[in-house]
Amino acid sequence: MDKRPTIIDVARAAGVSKSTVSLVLQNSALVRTETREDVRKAMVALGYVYNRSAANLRSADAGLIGLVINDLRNPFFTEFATSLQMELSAQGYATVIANTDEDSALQAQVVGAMLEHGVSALVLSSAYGDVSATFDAIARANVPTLQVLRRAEPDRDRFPFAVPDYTAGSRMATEHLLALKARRVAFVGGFSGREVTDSRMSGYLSALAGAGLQPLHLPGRPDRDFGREIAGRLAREHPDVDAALCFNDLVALGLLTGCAELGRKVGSDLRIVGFDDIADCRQSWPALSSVSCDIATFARLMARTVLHWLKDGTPPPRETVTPVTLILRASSEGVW
Amino acid sequence: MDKRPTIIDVARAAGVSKSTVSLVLQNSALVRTETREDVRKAMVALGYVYNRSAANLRSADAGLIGLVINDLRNPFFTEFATSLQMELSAQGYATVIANTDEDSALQAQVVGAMLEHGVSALVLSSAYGDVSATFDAIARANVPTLQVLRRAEPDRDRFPFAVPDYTAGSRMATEHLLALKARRVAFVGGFSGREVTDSRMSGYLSALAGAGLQPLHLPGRPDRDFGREIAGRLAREHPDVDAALCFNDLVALGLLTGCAELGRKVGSDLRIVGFDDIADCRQSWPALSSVSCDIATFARLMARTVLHWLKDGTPPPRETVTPVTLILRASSEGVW
DNA sequence: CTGAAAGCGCTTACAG
DNA sequence: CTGAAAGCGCTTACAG
Repeated sequence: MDKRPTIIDVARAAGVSKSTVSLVLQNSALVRTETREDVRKAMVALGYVYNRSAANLRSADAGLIGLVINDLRNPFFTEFATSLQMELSAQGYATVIANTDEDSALQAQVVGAMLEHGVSALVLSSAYGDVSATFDAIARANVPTLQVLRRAEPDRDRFPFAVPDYTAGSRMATEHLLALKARRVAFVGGFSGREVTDSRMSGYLSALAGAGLQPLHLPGRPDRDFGREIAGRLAREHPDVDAALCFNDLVALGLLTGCAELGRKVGSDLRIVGFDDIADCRQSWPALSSVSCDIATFARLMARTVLHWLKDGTPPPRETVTPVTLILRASSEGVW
Repeated sequence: MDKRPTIIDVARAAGVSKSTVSLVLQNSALVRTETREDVRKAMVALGYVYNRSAANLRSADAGLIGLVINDLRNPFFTEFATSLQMELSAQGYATVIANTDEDSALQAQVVGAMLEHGVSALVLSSAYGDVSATFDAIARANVPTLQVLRRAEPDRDRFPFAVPDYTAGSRMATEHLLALKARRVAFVGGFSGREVTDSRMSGYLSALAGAGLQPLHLPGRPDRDFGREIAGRLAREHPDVDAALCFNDLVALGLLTGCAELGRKVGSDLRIVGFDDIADCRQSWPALSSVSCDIATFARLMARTVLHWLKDGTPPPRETVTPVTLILRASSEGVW
């Protein structure tokens, strides 16, 4: 295990000064083509590997972006994280990632670690709970931080926020169900009081109010298990419910499984719409209607937004809301 | 945006030298408790953030591990990556992650970027194809690298490899199907010639050979779409097939959907076993039998293995094979 | 226990 | 176009 060669070794091998090597590294136009070639050859010959940490010590941008996600195992967030990372990579930035499993204390810890590693910026989909430690640390380090998908810290002048238009999505979905003559539409999953649940419910509530109908919220964890459980309760306790808008696709897919188990016909007996349009929606049986947030595009936009902030110095708008679309499939339309 | 304070600022505020501050940072026993307290207070007062890059320049271990994954959107790899990252984080290491989308050229690029960032070690689930650029760069940089799940570079003395016991898993699954009187067992998905497909098929082949039966491989992409497509072909072209071992759970779940679509009864007409035991298996209808690699445990083991290598200096065994278990559910047993 | 000095691998003005 | 020198924020012997 010999030590890695440095620019000094390269300079010696190429017969130039280390300043010249540094200029070659930065593709400076100051260096003569011939000299540049010599230096390049020496690098290859020695197996030189650029040391960004050292470079970073003098200049600014480390080329590292921190990505902190509350639930990376959820396919919606997986798609977000993956698309964001790949866009950053295409722009020459590496991504340090951490899953917090909805634990705000763990979140404070991983954010602290990222700051020590000198991330140039952070993209944060926060855990719920007391996040003051997280945001205090970020504020101290003065690192540009974009809140996405969940607004945990209300100071959006300092921590701009971006989110798909959940309200419009749930309104469209509800109106779609009402147009199909649904007379009792339930909202399944999520917990009121939580930001995301509230905004996903608000369009539902306003659409029902517009039609003069009463809402029904069946709160619960945003996962398949809950969706499956609720199928029975829905059949037993709320036989009048003929349509369900779910908090997310996982709940909806679980509900689909639960209905299959009970022999309940989805799309006619019960119309179901999910939220997020994860890849699995196309492959369920029946296929699941869903509100698409086009999360891959959203992720790429976030990557470009944070890099622009970094380079330009001016923060993005305090709040960005991106459009959503309703994707209709058999689970709500009944056409298998 | 004022500059971040450094140990010099802290030293001045605490009335000590910067060496002392450095010792406090390292929890050295040399510093008097009282002095330590003074320094700590000064750090908090100034909002000091430790700069690891600078520290790394002098000492060795940067506390950064690179994780490169061929398909991060696949839940099997998502679970692996997330569990690995969380274990590394618990041990004080940050994770730089990159998805390569099965693109060996992109893989070489992201690995190069990670080496520039000074990762102390790499964990790599490689893309297929020409990976020489990837491994040449790693060899030049002399960074400990653990190959996982897929052996792309044959030199395992230099690049140790770890994988669950796919062969045993497919043998157990096949024997299970044969014990239930299946007479024609197909292997669905994957491509022969690929390492993972070959090892997942080998146990299947040997179990069939042991029973004096002929194998049938229906090759294809390892995703839900393919599984769904194949359901029709299976019914039309291979009506004698009464059991299917799938390359992975995604194929099996797609096949389940396809059978539902065709009205084919899974568990009796056709017994199905998947591979990987991703979380969705419990929630499908019928629930999917699968070979569990206990990937979360595997991931944590890999985290500890690579850190041990880093600290100890001695590489792990050239090949590690971890046990798998067969999880029986309704899709193969027919008990709904 | 604490301080002064050198050095990690780069970049950045500044000369020439 | 190229080189000599200082400095980025730390750690590490070495004195005291």
